[in-house]
Amino acid sequence: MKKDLTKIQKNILDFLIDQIKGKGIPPTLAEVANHFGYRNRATVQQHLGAIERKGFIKKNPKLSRGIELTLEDKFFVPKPVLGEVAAGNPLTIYPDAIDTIELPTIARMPKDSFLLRVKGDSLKDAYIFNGDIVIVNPNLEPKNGQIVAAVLDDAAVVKRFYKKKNEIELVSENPEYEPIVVEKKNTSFKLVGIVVGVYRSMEKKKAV
Amino acid sequence: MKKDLTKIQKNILDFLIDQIKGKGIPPTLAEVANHFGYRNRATVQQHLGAIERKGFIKKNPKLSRGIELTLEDKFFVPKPVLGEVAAGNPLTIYPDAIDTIELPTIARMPKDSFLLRVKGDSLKDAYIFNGDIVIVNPNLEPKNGQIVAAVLDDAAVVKRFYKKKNEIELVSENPEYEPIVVEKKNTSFKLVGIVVGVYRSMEKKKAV
DNA sequence: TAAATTACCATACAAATGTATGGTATTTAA
DNA sequence: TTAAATACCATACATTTGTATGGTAATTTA
Repeated sequence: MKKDLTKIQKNILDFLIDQIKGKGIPPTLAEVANHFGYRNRATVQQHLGAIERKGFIKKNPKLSRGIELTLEDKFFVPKPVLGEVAAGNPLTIYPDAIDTIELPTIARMPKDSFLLRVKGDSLKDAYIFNGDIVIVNPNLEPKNGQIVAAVLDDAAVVKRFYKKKNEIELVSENPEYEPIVVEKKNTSFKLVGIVVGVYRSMEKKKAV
Repeated sequence: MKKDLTKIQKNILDFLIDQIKGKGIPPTLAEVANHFGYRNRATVQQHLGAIERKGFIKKNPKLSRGIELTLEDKFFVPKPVLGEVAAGNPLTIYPDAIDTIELPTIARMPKDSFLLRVKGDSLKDAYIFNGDIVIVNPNLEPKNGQIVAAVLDDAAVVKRFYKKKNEIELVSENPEYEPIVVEKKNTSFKLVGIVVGVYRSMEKKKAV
């Protein structure tokens, strides 16, 4: 159903997503035109028409800023995360996050938190499951026993955090997974933030 | 810093929040005026001015729909929890809000929906646990297999819903609990709504 | 090769939008 | 009691906005 977008159309859609997710409100035609250097709103108008015909957005006629994204999960930015950025602090995330969590998409949340969708079952004894969304706050100091998100050797993980003398231990709640031990000076390890909440929407079929 | 809002100002702010969080884009002055029955945008204009002066919103001058919430860098909004609901054995529902929790703004609260705190572990195979907050939407028709909140003999339960010929079956996900079977004409049974989301805060000590 | 799509441009226009200004009546605070 | 804030109204205006229409050139598809 959804035909492919041309490169330019894709760029415009990306800008729409960026504005809607980042700034909170969809842009006007003039704003889009301005951003891409078009002298003219009609050009944008026609691009949006094409993007709508291909099923990626929906326009509310006559309504200013009446652009809606028809993407499945509105909380997430459909961008492949290959070194993209999350809220505030730049955070490089990599695609092949193994057993633990996948970061197909990151939502830019207001200010100082962002979301990760959990993939895998390494936290099932902490009641966090495949498909759940964890809310991560990067501005908190982790305490022992808290669940944190971290990047280790180019893979992102969500684990329980324990600080020892010279090392940090990242423990899964699932006994099938071994604890990960990291030396404090290990530079390939970077703490991303603390998981402050878990949210799961039941509206679509549950991923198990 | 932030002075109190008047009742009307509060109503308008609530409407702004509702639109921004719910519909995704802030309303125009005309839309607000229309919603409250004002014949005139200037009235709204002045209310917004007052709300801005009191620090609850920020207006982007000259920009259509240029209303930003300043409180919602907060990312969490306080919501009342209306009662406790048993996942195992039925529990009494309380008339007034028993608590207030900080709900993340990603957790979409459809209009008229409310929160209940789950007690018991009868839904643990559905990944809902003691202490979790469920978001209940009373305006949806339940489909078989969905998780619903219901009142039965003055007690509230959260169970999986199955409609049979003459009866309704409410099933726990925990095999330790027997399914509850209700005849359709049973008047002591009342469906309250459908569970559309689950939220769990990690910030306090975890309830287990 | 012909036809469609894409990617821009320009002009035009009614409706919507934010803002400014001035007015009245009621309620609240000094 | 006087002043300020609140809560509406009305009219006016420059811009902004979405949309319509027509045109040109390049590229893609049939």
